[in-house]
Amino acid sequence: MGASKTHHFSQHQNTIASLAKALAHPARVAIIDYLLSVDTCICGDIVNELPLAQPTVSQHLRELKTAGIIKGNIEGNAICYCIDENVVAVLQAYFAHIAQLLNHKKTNCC
Amino acid sequence: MGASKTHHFSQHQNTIASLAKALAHPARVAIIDYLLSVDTCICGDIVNELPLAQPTVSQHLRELKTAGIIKGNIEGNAICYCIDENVVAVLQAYFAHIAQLLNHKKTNCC
DNA sequence: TTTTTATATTGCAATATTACGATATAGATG
DNA sequence: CATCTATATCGTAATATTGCAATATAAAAA
Repeated sequence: MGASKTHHFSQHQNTIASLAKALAHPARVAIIDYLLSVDTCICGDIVNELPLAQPTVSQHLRELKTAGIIKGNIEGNAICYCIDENVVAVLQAYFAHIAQLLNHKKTNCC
Repeated sequence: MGASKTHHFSQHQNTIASLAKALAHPARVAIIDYLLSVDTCICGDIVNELPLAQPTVSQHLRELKTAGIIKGNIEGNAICYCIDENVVAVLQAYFAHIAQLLNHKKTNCC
């Protein structure tokens, strides 16, 4: 086979996995970095900031948008993409939760 | 083509992408969940906790270990895997940093 | 030592991802 | 309207991931 058995896992597990998957490529992390660095949503020149062809960047943007990490609209012949703060909050809470549990852990054999 | 152009991106971007990739499958998120729930490193029965065959679970464990998210040793015919707290700290810091930048953002068009 | 038990590795089929050339789309500009 | 500019989509090749049966490995138990 080869298809992911996503339906065997909880909704939260699938949510985290889906968000992680969206960030599982350095180009998409670079897109997030760039969106943060310009401190604005209007980012019509993302293509020039990345070492990838325009269709590839467009594809990565779509994956980020499908995962819900960025939200955006088309404005004329430019785009307007921004990071969705709520999704960042979900991920931040997830890792904070893990860190907290690990802090309170008793056993530690490794 | 199809090969990832990882060398075109920064080390930090590749690190984040690599860690995200390790969590980009619900089975691996479920493994993390389980490791946290048992509050111990000794987890010889992970296979029974997942709806996947033993070789598949072993493969997911190896991917988590290769990415550095879990560390572990073999102890007899059992295994001893634990979450690496340092890696969790890296991810927690990353998303906290993003959240902070978004909080201080001036423009907000989306 | 043989068997049992538990995990790792190999090999392979099915599917998904990555990248980009070619082309389509759509608003802005002349 | 024709052209320019910027992004999206299509089609396709190369590569990576996913899952498991079969098999290997290795310590514990009989």
